[in-house]
Amino acid sequence: MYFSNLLAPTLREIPAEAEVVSHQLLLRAGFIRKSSSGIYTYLPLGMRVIQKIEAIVREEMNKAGGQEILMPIVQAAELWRESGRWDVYGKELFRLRDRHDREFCLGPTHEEVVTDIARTNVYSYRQLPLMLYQIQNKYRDERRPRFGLMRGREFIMKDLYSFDRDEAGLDVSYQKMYEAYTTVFKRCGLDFRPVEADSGAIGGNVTHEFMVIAESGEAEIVYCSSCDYAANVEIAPGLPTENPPESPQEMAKVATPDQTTIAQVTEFLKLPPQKFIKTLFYQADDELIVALVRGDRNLNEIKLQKLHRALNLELASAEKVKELTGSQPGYVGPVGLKKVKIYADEEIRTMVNAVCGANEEGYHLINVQPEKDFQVFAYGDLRFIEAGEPCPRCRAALQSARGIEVGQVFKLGTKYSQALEAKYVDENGKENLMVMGCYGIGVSRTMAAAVEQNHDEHGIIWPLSIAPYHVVIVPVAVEDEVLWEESVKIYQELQKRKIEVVLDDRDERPGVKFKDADLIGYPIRVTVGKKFKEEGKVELKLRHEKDIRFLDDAELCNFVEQLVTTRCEGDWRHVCYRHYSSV
RNA sequence: CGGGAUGUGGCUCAGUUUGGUAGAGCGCUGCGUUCGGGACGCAGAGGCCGCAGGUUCAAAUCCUGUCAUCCCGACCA
Repeated sequence: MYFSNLLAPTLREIPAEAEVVSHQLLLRAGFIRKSSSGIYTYLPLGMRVIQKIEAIVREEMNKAGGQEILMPIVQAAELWRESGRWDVYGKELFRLRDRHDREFCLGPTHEEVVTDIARTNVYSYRQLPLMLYQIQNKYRDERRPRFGLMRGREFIMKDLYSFDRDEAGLDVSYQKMYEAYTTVFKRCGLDFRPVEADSGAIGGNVTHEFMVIAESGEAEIVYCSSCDYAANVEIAPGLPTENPPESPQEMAKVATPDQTTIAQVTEFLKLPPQKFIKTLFYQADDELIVALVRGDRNLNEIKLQKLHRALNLELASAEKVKELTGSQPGYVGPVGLKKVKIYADEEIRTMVNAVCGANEEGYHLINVQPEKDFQVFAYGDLRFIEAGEPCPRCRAALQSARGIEVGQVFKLGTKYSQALEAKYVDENGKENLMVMGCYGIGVSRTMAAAVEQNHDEHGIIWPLSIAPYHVVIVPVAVEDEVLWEESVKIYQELQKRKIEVVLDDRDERPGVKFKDADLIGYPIRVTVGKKFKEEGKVELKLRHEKDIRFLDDAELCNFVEQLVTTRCEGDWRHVCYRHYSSV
């Protein structure tokens, strides 16, 4: 490809709308353009990266036994009503009506459609196990799209669904997918980690998320420094720490005027935050509930939701709190509360002489004893775990990091096969429900994650395996016939060897072309300049390295071919620059 | 959905307080000089100032409404 024919509109300045690096660079380097909020066009360079990622995904899915299909984006409401999700999915679901006023939605995921395919076309155990997948646009009307491709309303996703005859079969399929995902992300050159995670609204119990480690990630994960435990903080279990024993004192009310936060009261009463009971009120479906965690901890709503078995959970309004306690947030506590279920974190159980709000504005209670001064409905693990805490598996200290979720594997079980009656007949002639799993990879998000992880102040640094082109050739002066002819010669030779190459044929000053090359992030740059005239050598520079090397054209082509083949097809473990910085 | 902010040429922004016939830099077109890290000169093209009402002799500027975009929060496979 000659650069002059390529639609790659690079920008010198950072578009005002872009916040995170991947969004800024993908816009500046001419890979994407916004169409409307959270919805993007992939320009030629962006499209090529998408295709590279898709190709890797396809290969690994096929290798694992997946069969590719293509399901509709527009899906009938009827099918969604059958699974029960039409009413529970909420506003995230893009809904529309056709001219006959029939209801449809744009698929945010395809469990319904694929289960419908399975139930109408699979009848016998002889047809199982079955793995079907597609790479398709998905639609979610996010309340707040942001970070460019990382959280869009329209995005590209690979979703695979497995159908097995029983749980044991599902375990096998799940394991295959887990391994395939590991390979996919390794091949994409990403530094990632599979973590144990929450299964959320999609259902099921066992699930892992594949997290690309990046500061800008929306998720927080903890991982063990000595064993291979890693989990999303949403579900990482907190081991209760023992509160130091002391002799219980008599409960008393103290005045704490204008002290409404734990930090303020801590300072005011000269007591550490571990002595406090943090009291939170939640609207759980139709019920108001109370949750208690120690003053130095943060409540994990997902854990509370599970403990109470709530479908919906949100912080109660100040009015509701006042109605129940007669006071307002800042001065509330569990003592004297009637007719509400009080849930408490395990750490509350052993607290002695605790401090909490008095349910009276301007006052707190000290020397409060759980179980004596108030009754807890149920104890459980309700807090967020923090870095430095013991690993739930081996007790070594946990570390924390931020991650971008690029993939997730679920064991669904029979949730959808039951709702939609997807059954098969076994060898005894008996009907059974198919046992399902679902497995997603955010293809467009993976592209953004790769940029988040591989860039510098000049631009993107694509891993070879997913780069839009492998090589850019920069003739220092295109009107210099000697340099031009040499450039074309290398261009043709590389193409002959199946190397994807751009020839920057623009009549621009070299600086402009170097800047664009760095911004776009071609892994390999070949410069044809004065050294060729003097010594017959051309210059090779790898985007992720500082130094340059001079080679004659034959050596250069061999070198490039070698590099591209080994990194894209062979030992792709070395595509991750973070771990393997030298050639 | 709450809070905040912003909409002016392709991009980044000034002009709005104090109403008076629309600006800069970059990019784009042509010519010339340059040519190893975003050159320079000259000459050009390109904008009903988000949209709709209103006030006024006069509105990018003031008022009302509306739409869009971004940020924070809540929410989220």
